[in-house]
Amino acid sequence: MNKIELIYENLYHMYGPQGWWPIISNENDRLTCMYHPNNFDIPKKTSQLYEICIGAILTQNTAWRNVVKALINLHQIQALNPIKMQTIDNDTLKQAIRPAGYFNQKAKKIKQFNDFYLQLDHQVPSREQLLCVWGIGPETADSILLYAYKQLSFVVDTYTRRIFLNLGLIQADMTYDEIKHKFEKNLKADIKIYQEYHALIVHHAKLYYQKKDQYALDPIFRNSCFSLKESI
DNA sequence: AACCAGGACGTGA
DNA sequence: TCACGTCATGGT
Repeated sequence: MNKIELIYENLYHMYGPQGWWPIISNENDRLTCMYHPNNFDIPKKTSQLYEICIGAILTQNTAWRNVVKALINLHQIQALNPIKMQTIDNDTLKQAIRPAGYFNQKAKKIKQFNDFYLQLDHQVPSREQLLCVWGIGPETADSILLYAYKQLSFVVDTYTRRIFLNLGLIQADMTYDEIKHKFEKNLKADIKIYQEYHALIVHHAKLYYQKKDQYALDPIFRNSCFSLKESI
């Protein structure tokens, strides 16, 4: 087993399945965003697929709890629907997504993505197509591909950089695509592993990679700092 | 009360 | 290419 796989096994053993991407659901007469660690048949409906896409845009550089507020607002006005989204005016959209921050930019991004989405007509988009949409960068594109369309595309975020730089498995000057390729090269071609790995990275980073002085406390780092780094 | 969140874009060098 | 400023609300 290579180191990338080994770390995945460690994380999975520590935290268990994460059940990304969280989906809006009715929990005892109250709207919330739910993870689904025991159900890999999501998105089940195209409405959920669409919701994941919008959530991926809203969560750009934003805490997920604030995205949930925005998603629920959108749900309340029936706007989590590409046809309705097309007709909704910008001010209403901005007001709904306000809690997620950057509402001027994100409203534009959502509108642009919505045009693209309708034009797709239920086909699976390519990564190149997604990257052509204004407001969709590499991470958002990969999140949409992996979690909405279940395509084998590894997601790299700032947490991934922090953790694996600290573990000595990547270099600071590596590009997004280089890091992405390193993970894809070392992992089994398995959607579940790709989905869980990124989610586990985010969860782990929230515990040990918020501040620099925490990095050394990472149990994976503590266990491996004498073995992993030396054998690169 | 600064600081940062599951980034992306525009600009100037 | 690339480093840097900008976008904005809500937690600690």
